[in-house]
Parts: sequence; structure tokens; C-alpha cells
Amino acid sequence: MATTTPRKTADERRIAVLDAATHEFARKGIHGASTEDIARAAGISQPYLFRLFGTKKELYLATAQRAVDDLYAVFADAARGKTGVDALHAMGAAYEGVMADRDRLMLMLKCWASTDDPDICEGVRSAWRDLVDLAERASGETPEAVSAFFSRGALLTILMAMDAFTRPEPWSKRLVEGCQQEKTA
Amino acid sequence: MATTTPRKTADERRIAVLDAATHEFARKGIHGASTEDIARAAGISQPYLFRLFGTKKELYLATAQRAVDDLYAVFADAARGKTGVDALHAMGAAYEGVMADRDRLMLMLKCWASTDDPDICEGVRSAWRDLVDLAERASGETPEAVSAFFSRGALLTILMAMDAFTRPEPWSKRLVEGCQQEKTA
DNA sequence: CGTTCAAGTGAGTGATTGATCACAACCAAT
DNA sequence: ATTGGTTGTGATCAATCACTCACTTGAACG
Repeated sequence: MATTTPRKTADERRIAVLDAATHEFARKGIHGASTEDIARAAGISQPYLFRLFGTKKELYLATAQRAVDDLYAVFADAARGKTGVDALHAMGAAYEGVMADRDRLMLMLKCWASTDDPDICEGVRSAWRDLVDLAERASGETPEAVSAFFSRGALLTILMAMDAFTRPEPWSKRLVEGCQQEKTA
Repeated sequence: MATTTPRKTADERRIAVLDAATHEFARKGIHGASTEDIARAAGISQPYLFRLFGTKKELYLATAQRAVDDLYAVFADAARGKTGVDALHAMGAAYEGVMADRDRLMLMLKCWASTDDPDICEGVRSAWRDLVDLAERASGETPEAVSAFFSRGALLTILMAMDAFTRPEPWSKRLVEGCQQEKTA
């Protein structure tokens, strides 16, 4: 009656753990989320999580890295073959798709706010450096336009973090609309 | 030889605790900071901290509330007697002064990213509602202008969180300059 | 002095958590 | 069938943390 236990490769488990960790870290942050909850959500035991990732912080860094790598890929795909404001518009439109994945965006926002840990801070800086470089190279636009692009992204991310889209209010709707209307004049 | 222990009022102690809590919460967040560290930094024992604030979360909410109240007062002062874009410019200039207080800004950013707790989330929403209302009423500007104002503030806050001002890099300088140059055309 | 109330703390507690280690189960190859 | 490597876990530990309780110290007042 012993049920056979189908095994999976360590890489499959790693992905499952990263998925679970994205969800948990996005809600409770690195200090609030527990490795036990993550392991349970990933369907493995907690000791095995440490075997796969060594340390809670390493797991956190890996989770954040995957999120930002995905975002970079999305932006690069969107901008491919486009130049100027077209590239920025395409990236902006792509970001709206990214925002559907609330966990991933919340995780990144939490990272941006995690200045206490130098390793996390360094990862965030290099991620932003890459994203800014991509936006500048793909669009060839002025610093003003690039800044406006990232400014809007920052505001939209914060608005999404405070549930402004699932529980909209007049003021938040106005902010979002003001964000989307770009120089229609 | 027993040194006299000069006593202070509970309100004085509360302020000292709020100061210490602002610093600790700003760096490590609500889950990462410990009440013992906060109490020590405030110069009192940890049990007395609980007598003064009841709960760690209540202390966190009080700390965040004070920070946002201060910010609101700064904006209201800056905009007093001004209208239109002048009001927004004055508020923007005042925000640069606010950014000198890194702890307060980091605390607010951490709050914006704290979506897991409904109480904190509600406080953040009402704080933003007040700030947006103030900016709209004081300036009377279009949603586009108000959104641009808050967008820039969001980006600058995130940039400050990742030490972009104390450890500037070319890409971050470009972003900041692009933020400051507003419609010079 | 004696009373009273607020300020303040030492000592502890139950619960959680990151991390470790010994050990078991499964599978492929010789 | 034995070997060896990978997957996977139960049990446990040392530390930390939010929070409590009993208790003490100081000051103002009659």
C-alpha cells in the first residue's frame, strides 16, 4: 500500500522553490517569510530547501535575480526592432503585462526598499543599471524621456502595491490616467 | 555612589522611541527590526517600550503615521499661498529637503511596499489620498501634471533607497537630471 | 513621615526560526 | 547484486523575539 514516491530532479525542485519563494517573499519580505512556509508551498521538506539553496539569503537573492532577469527579457523583447519613443511605448505597454504578475512586482519593490543588506543593494543597483542602459540604447531618447518612463513605472508599481488597481479610488484613478496620457498635445 | 536617575515624562520617552523606531524600521523593516534594539537606542528597557506602545505593530503604525504627518505638513507649508505649477514646484523643492532625512523616506518606502498587513495598507492608502488631494487642491493642475509630480517623487525615492545619491553612477545621474529638467522647451 | 501614582526594570516564557546532521529511499550502471 | 550518487526527510538545536509579570524607584502632596 506504500505509494510510490515519484522523484524529481533537483532543478525542477529549485524552480518550484523559486516560485513559492517569490510568492512568500513578495508578501512578507525577506525577514517576514519563513523557510518552512516556502518549503511547504514548494512541496518539499525544509531541510531540503537548505540543501538546494544553502542559505535563506541566497534563496532570496536567487529569487530576486530571476524576477529581474525576466523583466529585462520582457523589455528587450518589447523593444526589439523599435527605436525612439516607439521603443519606450512598447516597453511601457509590456510593463502593463508584467504588472499582472503581482508577486513578481511586489518582490522587486521590496528589493528596491531593502537597503540594509549590501548584497541585495548591490544586486538592485546592477539590475537598474542594466534596465536603464537597455531603455537608453533601445530608444536613443533624451534623459528626460527615459526618466519619465522610469518615473511612471515607479509610481505605477507603488500604486499596485497598495491595491490601487484591485480597489480603485477616485484619486488613484486620476493618478493612473494622468500616467497613461502622454503628451497628447 | 548611586548615580541619580533623572526621570522623564512618558511623552518624552515616546518621542525618543519614535525616533529610534524610525531609524530601525527604516533599515530593517517591521519584521527585521527588534523591539530590543529600538528600546536600547531609545535609552529605555524593552518592557517599558511595550508599556508605552502596547504592541510592536502599534509602534510601527505610530512611527509611520508621524512620518507621513510630517511630510504632509512640509508639503502644505511649501504650497501655502501658491497656485498652479508654482505650487507643484514648491512642493517638489520641499521634497528635496525631505530627502535629506533618509530614515524617514526609507520608512515610507518600506510602508508602500508592505502590502501583507491590511492595517498598514489602509494607512498607506489614506496617506496617499491626503497627499494627492493636497497636491490637486493646492495646484489646481491637470491630472497629467499631478501624476508627473508624484511619479518623479516615486523614482527619486527609489533612487535614494538604492544609494544613488551617496554613491552616484552615470546612469543614475542621468535619471536624476532627467527628473529635474521639466519642460524647458 | 506616609501615601499615592507614575516611571522604570530584571527576569523570565512560550513560540518561532534558520540551520545541521544523521539517515532513508530511489535509481542507474557495472 | 553491490556499488555509488542523487533525492529527500525526521529529529533536533541554539538563538532570537514579542510579550508578561512582579517588583522597585522616584517625585509630588498632605
